[in-house]
Amino acid sequence: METEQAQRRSRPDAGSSEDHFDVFACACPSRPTLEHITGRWGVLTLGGLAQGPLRFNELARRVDGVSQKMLSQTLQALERDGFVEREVLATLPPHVVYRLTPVGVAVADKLMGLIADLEALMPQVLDAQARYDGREAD
Amino acid sequence: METEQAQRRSRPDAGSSEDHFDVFACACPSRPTLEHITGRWGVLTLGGLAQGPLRFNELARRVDGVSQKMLSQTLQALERDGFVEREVLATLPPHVVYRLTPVGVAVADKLMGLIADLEALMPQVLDAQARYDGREAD
DNA sequence: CGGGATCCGAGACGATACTG
DNA sequence: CAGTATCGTCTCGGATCCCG
Repeated sequence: METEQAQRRSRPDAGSSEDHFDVFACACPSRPTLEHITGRWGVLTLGGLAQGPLRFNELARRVDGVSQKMLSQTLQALERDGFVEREVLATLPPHVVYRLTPVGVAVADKLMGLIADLEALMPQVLDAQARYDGREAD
Repeated sequence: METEQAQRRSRPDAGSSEDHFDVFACACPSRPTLEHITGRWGVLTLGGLAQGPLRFNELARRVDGVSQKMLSQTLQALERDGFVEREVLATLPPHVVYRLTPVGVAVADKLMGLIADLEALMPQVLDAQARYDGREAD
């Protein structure tokens, strides 16, 4: 019952076909997927692979601070969603290469744009934080 | 010690000035801010405000599934980072209006682009998930 | 109406150890 | 090298109550 009120969200023409996904509806399948790519490690994992395929430990080194557990867990979710491809090379020792799929490239591209934007805005953010924290000492 | 190895990340011309923020470095101040805006409720909160200022409960209704606690917590973090502005109207009962700052608009814009992209790609994502889950039944 | 405070369970997360 | 398993911690996040 609560899904239909989420579907309408001021979209009068909707209702004929159900292929309108809406992340604002909590029952929409796009919700978990959004959380995979915007999650704590999802963003950085996709961002790390944006510049080219990497092996597991290379990726772990690039995404500073991630544990093997979280990295492998994040990669599995992203692979399941079709953003990342796993290629196992039967060498000794075995190498595993992770690369973005075309769909993953599209998403990672947007994410890198967001990251670039954020990094450029960080001075203003730090300034805002200082003002916010300082207001209590008035 | 571990910050400098994160700073270099294949950027040979960097090093003259330190105003290059890098979310891939776990000690960079941009990390927590990135998590605020890409967090579970951060994305949807910014997205909800992208179409215009909203009151607390209006926003809570739009971001389906969020609790008051998490919404207010998320809004505080976003306000501290300077993405959201709070305006208290001294009416009875009191109304509180949340609106995006110019900086917040820039970020929310990128996020909405990502969301639109994701929603458009969802059919492919669902297909990939089905393939991934079905492979175990081979 | 717009929150803050508190309690509490569930899950995220990290460190370590182990396997192929 | 590339993970998985186990464990302990700790935060997230929801429910509830309460206040202005």
